[in-house]
Amino acid sequence: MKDLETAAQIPSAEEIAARLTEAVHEHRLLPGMKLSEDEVGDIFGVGRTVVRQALRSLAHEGLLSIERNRGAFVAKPTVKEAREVFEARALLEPRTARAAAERTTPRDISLLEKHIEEEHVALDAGESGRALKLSGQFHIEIARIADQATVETFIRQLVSRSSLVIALHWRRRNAMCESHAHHALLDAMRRRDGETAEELMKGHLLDLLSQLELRQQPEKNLSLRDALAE
Amino acid sequence: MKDLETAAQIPSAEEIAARLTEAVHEHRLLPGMKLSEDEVGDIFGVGRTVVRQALRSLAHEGLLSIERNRGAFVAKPTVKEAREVFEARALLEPRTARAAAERTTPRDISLLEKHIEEEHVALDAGESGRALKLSGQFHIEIARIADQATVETFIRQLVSRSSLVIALHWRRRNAMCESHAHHALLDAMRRRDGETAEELMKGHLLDLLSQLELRQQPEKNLSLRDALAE
DNA sequence: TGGGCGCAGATTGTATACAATCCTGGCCTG
DNA sequence: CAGGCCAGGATTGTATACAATCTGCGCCCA
Repeated sequence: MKDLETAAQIPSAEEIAARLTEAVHEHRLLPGMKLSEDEVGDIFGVGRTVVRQALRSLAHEGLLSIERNRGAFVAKPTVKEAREVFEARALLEPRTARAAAERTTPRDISLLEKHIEEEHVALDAGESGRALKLSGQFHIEIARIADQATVETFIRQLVSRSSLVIALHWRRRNAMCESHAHHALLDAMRRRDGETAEELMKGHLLDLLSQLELRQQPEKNLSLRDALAE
Repeated sequence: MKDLETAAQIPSAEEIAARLTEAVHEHRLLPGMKLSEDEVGDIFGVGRTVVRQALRSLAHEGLLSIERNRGAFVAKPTVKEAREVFEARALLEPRTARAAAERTTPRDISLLEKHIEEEHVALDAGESGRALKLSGQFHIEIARIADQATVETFIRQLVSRSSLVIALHWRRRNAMCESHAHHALLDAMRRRDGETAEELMKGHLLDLLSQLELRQQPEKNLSLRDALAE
């Protein structure tokens, strides 16, 4: 239970936000968990001022909800919000995948290949959290390849919130289906086949949506400090 | 040059952010203008802490750019960013307009009618800033009618940034074309004709994009206090 | 005269102190 | 024994003080 930054340089608000985001992606931070300012500040070795910047930034992206005089909590998307997130992704990502396929470079392809490879390794090692994070980053990477910075920030937000949705409303435990979808997408991109890439992405998102359970869920709480001790 | 909030209650960070956003929409705050923390704090009668929250929030939406140790400035979207903003809108808004048309209520319609009416009044009165703001709110209203909160926040951001783009890269002075487009859109919504609404919105956004000048522009500076003294 | 150095003023970055609010648990009362 | 009330502790909200950094101006020197 030692602090993470005792030897490292004091991290900036952006770095803290990134670390927290990563923890959400890996399901180490679960919906409903409280992020006390003092606690986060102690963990990262900074004052409350910097922590508050990071927390407010994440709240603005919908990852946290800040309740006045109560503190910051990892957001718990409702069923309606869950639908909306995937509907928004359905609007943004297929076209973006097409654009990415049409302007991809060999360097991008090999990067995506390595990405998928890491995802497989993580899955085989049973690190489902890490696999989930990599799976999300795959989508973000596609937006980057499409060279659409504005859309990329939106997709980044949506992928993060999707992690929360998955944590709350997921049906099965295996994410194998994802791998196939990502492989097929990568193939289309190799052939610079934008049309197919768009269709594959559309289907992939529908697949994800179809695997969501649409009822309210129970909840459980964990230790924040453990979740961040990567 | 008296302060705006001497008698009113002290506004929250959200209210300040909303006021600043409105000023951007009305082109009272122009790209490049500096927003000093002390100055904004004096104007609204709050400390720097609250102002910083508002400024950071707006920076996160792309309306301001915060340069470390230099301060917050109204963002000056580059030509690439300008394109990206309208490309993102082209992905989100047509489908959203379709959804809005298919689920609109008489109450929504009359609200939009009043909106367009106000826009006309503002235009006739020569208040082009106010007309521009109303024109943007029309798009936001459609997202609200579509009952897509997530997409609505994105569109809200994009509309705000569009105001900056228009301030920098606009070709003509008259916004008459907009009125026609909005009227046609409203007609389609009256008939609950989602198909047509989607097409009209697509065309409308292309129209807007086609009226942008795609070179770098000069600049000029004004007084922040005057811009906020509505 | 032009360019570089350096100091003074101003502005932002951060921490901390204090105020406001909320939560918890114990006590009192019906 | 249940329910409500009150006090103490803990946590967040805000302002302010101080440190760090930048900007701009003046001065010096080549």
